[in-house]
Amino acid sequence: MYRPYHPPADPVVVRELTQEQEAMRTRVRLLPLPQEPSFIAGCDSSFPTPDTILSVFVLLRFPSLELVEKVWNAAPVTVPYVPGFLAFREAPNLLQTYEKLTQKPDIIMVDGHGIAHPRRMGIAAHLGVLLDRPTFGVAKQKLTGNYTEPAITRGSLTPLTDRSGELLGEVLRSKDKVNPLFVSPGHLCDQATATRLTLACLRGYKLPEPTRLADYWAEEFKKELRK
DNA sequence: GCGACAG
DNA sequence: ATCTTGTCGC
Repeated sequence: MYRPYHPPADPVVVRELTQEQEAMRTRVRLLPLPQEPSFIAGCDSSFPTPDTILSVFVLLRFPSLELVEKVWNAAPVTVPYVPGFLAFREAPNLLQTYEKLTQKPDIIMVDGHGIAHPRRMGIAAHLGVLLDRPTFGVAKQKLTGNYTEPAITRGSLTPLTDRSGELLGEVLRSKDKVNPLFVSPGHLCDQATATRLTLACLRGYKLPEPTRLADYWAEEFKKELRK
């Protein structure tokens, strides 16, 4: 497994963004959803060129998971990727994309972490606060925290915790013998809800349908854009 | 000082 | 994230 090299980030900028995250952090609320969702959304971003970001939102009926709407938006990239600050790079375009949905979801599944973040402000929490809507994160890789590998069978779970033992999220084996996913609440959502909905969105693939379809359409729209 | 590091 | 062929294993 190769480790990515992260170019040194401007310390002044990092300090400013950190303060902004700390301020947003006070607005995060972890609560169970008031009622079962009728619609759930998935979102994802890709980069057709190094300086162009293309985001996608898909809307699915719940619990049937039937795709009812898909929208996209492309914009210039203005911020580099810095671990821990992903939201500042992708959230602006995700917001513009979200506004194109003619029908809004009851909750949004985001590709990335929720509170499983050094300052509890992963992109799912960040987006939730900006939209003031329920969100949770499903990530393919760990950003922070400790965990033990969940059993190899589908549905197995282990806790993701920080040094003090605080629960940051859950590590979920979404399919037999594949690397587990990292599920954590974002905003107006709690761990139980995030995990329950992720499980309810599995259809035989590693990725739950909202993010899997968002991934798929991001790829399709990208091909369309390159023409 | 040495690792770790979402997408 | 992105570039990129074949190949190992269920």
